[in-house]
Amino acid sequence: MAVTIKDVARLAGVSASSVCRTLADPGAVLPGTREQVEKAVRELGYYPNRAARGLSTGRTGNLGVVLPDLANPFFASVVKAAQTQARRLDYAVFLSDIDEDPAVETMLIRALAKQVDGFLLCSPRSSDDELRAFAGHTPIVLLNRRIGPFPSVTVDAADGMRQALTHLHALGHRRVAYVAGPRSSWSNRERLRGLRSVAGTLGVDLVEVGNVPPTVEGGVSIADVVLASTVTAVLAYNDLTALGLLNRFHARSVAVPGDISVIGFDGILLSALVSPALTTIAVEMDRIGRVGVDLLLETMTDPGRTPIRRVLPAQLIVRASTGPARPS
Amino acid sequence: MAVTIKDVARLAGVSASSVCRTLADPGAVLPGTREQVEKAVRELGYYPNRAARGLSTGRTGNLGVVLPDLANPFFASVVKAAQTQARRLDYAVFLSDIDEDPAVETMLIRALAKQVDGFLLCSPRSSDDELRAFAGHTPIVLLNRRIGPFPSVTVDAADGMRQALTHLHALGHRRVAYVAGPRSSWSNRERLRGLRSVAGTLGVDLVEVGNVPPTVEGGVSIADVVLASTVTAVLAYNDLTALGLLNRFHARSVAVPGDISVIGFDGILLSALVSPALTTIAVEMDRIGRVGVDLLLETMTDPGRTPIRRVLPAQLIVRASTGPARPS
DNA sequence: AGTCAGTCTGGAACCGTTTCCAGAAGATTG
DNA sequence: CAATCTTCTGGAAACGGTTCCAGACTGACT
Repeated sequence: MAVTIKDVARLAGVSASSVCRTLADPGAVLPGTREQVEKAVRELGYYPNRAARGLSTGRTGNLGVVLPDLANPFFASVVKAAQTQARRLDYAVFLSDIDEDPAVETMLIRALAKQVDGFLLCSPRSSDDELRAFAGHTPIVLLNRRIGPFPSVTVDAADGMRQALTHLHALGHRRVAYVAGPRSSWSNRERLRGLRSVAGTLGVDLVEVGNVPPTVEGGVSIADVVLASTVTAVLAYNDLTALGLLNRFHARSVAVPGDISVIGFDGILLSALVSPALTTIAVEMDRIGRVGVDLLLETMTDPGRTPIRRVLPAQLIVRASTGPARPS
Repeated sequence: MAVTIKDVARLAGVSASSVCRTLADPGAVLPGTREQVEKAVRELGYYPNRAARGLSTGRTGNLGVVLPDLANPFFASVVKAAQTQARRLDYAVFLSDIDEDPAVETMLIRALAKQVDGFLLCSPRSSDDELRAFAGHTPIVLLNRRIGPFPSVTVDAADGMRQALTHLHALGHRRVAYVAGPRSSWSNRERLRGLRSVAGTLGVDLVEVGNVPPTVEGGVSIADVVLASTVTAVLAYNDLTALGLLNRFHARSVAVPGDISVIGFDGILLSALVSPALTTIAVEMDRIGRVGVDLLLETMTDPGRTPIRRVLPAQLIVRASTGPARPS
């Protein structure tokens, strides 16, 4: 059925070894044989079986990308960029959406481990120990999480939060809510940590509500709690949650930013399209994916090196969802 | 480094064949050996190498999913559902985003063909002939495209368009624009076809503008052309394009639906969140992905059967972006 | 006790590719 | 012209599994 290297060898009148050599390094073979082989390859439409190649070389040419939720445009953008970069470097991508379930994450990583040369783990929900266990077998790069011995790509959330809270403070806000994302999310802890620190510095009261799922529904479900907390502004774990807040506020005729200001996180396309347009802390989503792949490939070629931990900047984008604090 | 079946065999004091048998069919082996093997598997944390297994069995346990643009929430939802269903049936998913480029599509399919048991092609941009050529090697299921001999999952776009145009007609609209998507898109042709037919029946003037990329930017870029065409309503190829229109209309202070009504297609989450909330022709995105995987697996197990072509319903969701026609 | 069927097992071949090794040419040198 | 060195080639082993085949053992039946 499928055409193999032997078919090519037979048609070209050479051995399989020579076909292999021609493909790997055309210079290592006489011009005559090379032509024969190339002709046969064209005629049969031969494409090497990468799985079989992986068996002998130990390199599969595959990367695994694991993420919590593809329906979140943030992850979609990251994985799109990762995929594109991987293809450019001649790698194929295994995709696993774990639906926010750490157990699924563990299972999938184990099942896929032998089929990939490395993993890109986006916002992994597993424990540090579990991650260390995986890393024993396969190189991994963490996105949106920074722990001990792993290469990682993260965002300077503390600085983003500083920009956001400074912005709110300048507008007169003194009591601000943070809608927390998943408890198992490192980003969530990091954002909260940065926020607490700068809130202390600026003398802003910080009210923490949540945790909620990092989705629109999560935002909708917590909106009334936010309103009940008598704040004049709210920072959401991410844009989706912020959009949920906006939606519920609108339904309850709470004016944004008249009654309450709202800030998101991520800078997904959508945030610019709603109205009021969402003020948000934007990150370079494609760069996260692209740099993640680059880092992973470096880690694969040189596993011994000290892990690189890239921290990308966050940038507050002021739009229409923030305004002066309502006098209390 | 990695633990193989031989390591397990050695530790359990049996042959590799017995380990294999234990894993494939525990009943085919004496309870004693089974215990030994299972103990060894646990102790070593053995996981079979699926690529190697694929070599001997001819089944890889992988599916390939190819799509034009992961940044489009429609495709993200479809592939998420497909991935989930695939995992449930113990398949892993290769993901390829081709960035709307037919050449990339062809290349990727060929490169991946040997590593997957079948392909799910979402809105493939290749020509019919190319698709037929692929199908010779590997089972494929088409999503959002219906041609000759292939199993497919599509949406009843004509009926969706009928609902939408009837809705507009009832509101008094007699001159309506359609913003066309990519020329290579089957869905686009299909939507246009349905629209023309029902426009004829209802006596509605149909103005076709475009083609534009199926993105927000596409919508933004064509908005002024739409306005210049003196229509009272516009149907967009998809929700993203419609959102682009809304955005540009807002920027030019064109009231929606006061001056012009807007209808999208797909029913992505985002369409409900913008304001005015978008009237749209919604399709069951996860069902497309799920049914696609089911169909693909059926095709794989029984390649000879007559291809099933599932057509899923489309449902007009009336929201705030449509209203009575402005008297001309 | 001897035959037979039925279970269970290990060895070997195979999947498609790469890579090592040895050998056969051809080119180069003394 | 023989000896050496290169260059190129085919055969064989290996990668990690699966599966066929034949043999060893068990137990039942005559």
